Amino acid sequence: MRDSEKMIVRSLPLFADMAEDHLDEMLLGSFLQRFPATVVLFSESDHTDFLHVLVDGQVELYASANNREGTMTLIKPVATFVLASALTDGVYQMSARTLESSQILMIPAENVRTAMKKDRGFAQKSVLELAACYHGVVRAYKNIKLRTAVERLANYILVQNRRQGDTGVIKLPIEKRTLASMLGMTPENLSRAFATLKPYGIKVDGAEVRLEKPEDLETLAKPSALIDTH
Amino acid sequence: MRDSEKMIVRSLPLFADMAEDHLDEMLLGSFLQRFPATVVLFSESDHTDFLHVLVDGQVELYASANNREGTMTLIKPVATFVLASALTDGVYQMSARTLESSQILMIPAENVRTAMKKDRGFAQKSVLELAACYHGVVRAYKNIKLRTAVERLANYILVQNRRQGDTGVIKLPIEKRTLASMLGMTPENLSRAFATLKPYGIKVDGAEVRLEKPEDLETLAKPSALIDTH
DNA sequence: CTGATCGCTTGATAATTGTCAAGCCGCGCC
DNA sequence: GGCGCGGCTTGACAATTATCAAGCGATCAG
Repeated sequence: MRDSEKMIVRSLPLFADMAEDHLDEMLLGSFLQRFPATVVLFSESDHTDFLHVLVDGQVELYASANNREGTMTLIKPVATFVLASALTDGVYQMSARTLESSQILMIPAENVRTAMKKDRGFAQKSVLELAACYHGVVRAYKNIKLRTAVERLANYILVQNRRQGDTGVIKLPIEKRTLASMLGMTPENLSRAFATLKPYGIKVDGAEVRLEKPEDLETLAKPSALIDTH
Repeated sequence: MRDSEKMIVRSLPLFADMAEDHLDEMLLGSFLQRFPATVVLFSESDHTDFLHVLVDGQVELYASANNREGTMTLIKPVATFVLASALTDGVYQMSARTLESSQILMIPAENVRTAMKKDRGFAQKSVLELAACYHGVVRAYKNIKLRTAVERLANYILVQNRRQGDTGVIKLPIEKRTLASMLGMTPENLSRAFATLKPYGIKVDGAEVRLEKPEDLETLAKPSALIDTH
């Protein structure tokens, strides 16, 4: 555990208030590792051995049942993932794989639980982090339960447009098949959903999506602050 | 705030470790109220003024978007709800209504946040409670994303059968239309889903569901511990 | 350059799910 | 009892979504 790695951890709100010695103690036995793309980090039924911190790259959390598979969420640096599982000392509940070459700091879950008991500041921040994660899944759940596939795509485009500076031109940050899985549809259906949005001013060229009539798209998307805002 | 009400709160794991004076302080300004059936307690876009404790009755948490509405989860006594929202001091994110006449203890959200800062034991338990809620929504999200409507119903029946003592006869604890909404389908579709399960030994008579070939139903349902176990 | 692979798209078709309309049935009320 | 209401069911149909198959085009190794 180098000092630079400790700095990365410290920069996260979750660990910002943690006492120095508690932080040092927690990081004992932690290690930073680089994984190539498309590597499975853990399976949903595995026991949670580590809290993960994505330092660089991109990670997909997904789930499987029957013979189906679906993306639960995407992790972008710098962020922790599977905190809830690490704290409850159970299984991961979601599987994870790298989407690109990624650097991940792995902190023994037991250390995290110890730190939670010892450190008030960390416990406080954990509460806020978990509440935020909870509301994140609640939003995803609403999204899939109350919207059609085309509406989900339309809202995704609107959110991306805002995030990328309201320029009317966005670059899809992930492959289309991953996007399809995240939006709860097949890749074939995503293609058709894009085609459906053509009359609403959507033009697609590879990973570039052009938004020529944002207002029209909004009438279709009916965006909701309680689903689309973070 | 009577002593009996304090006992109810104390009996919940979430508040079990809380210091006596912190508990008393938190309960200042709390009140127990009885609501008739079908009353909206709050709307998802309302600011979170209270942490709720369902003492008696039954409450539905639901969400709306477009012109659609869907059940998020059902609360049964004795349990708290909207803890995450109370702690983050934002909006409720979900709407709530009583399904039957219900008794609810309402604790000012600000008191809860104060208690969280002051009381280590409460902070610890909050972390565990939030992690459990998080995994609950994750399971619901997997359920709807990876299963068809008929599969969701089949798994619901299997879970209820286990909960009600593996007798092969279950009594639906909620109206069918509420069940339909919880399982993410229309009432019409639920009727048809029950009909589809007939060849798998399911017989429905009002709120009573008979399960004559549990093994056959399992082959269809393909239950998963990571979705169906609590 | 050539061939192979992979992601994406498109078409045809099927399965799933929702909508609208009508009717049934149990229950409470007068 | 008779009536009306609400929840549930059923049928016919439409919309949505998935599946299977084929082909396109970019990329990359030989």
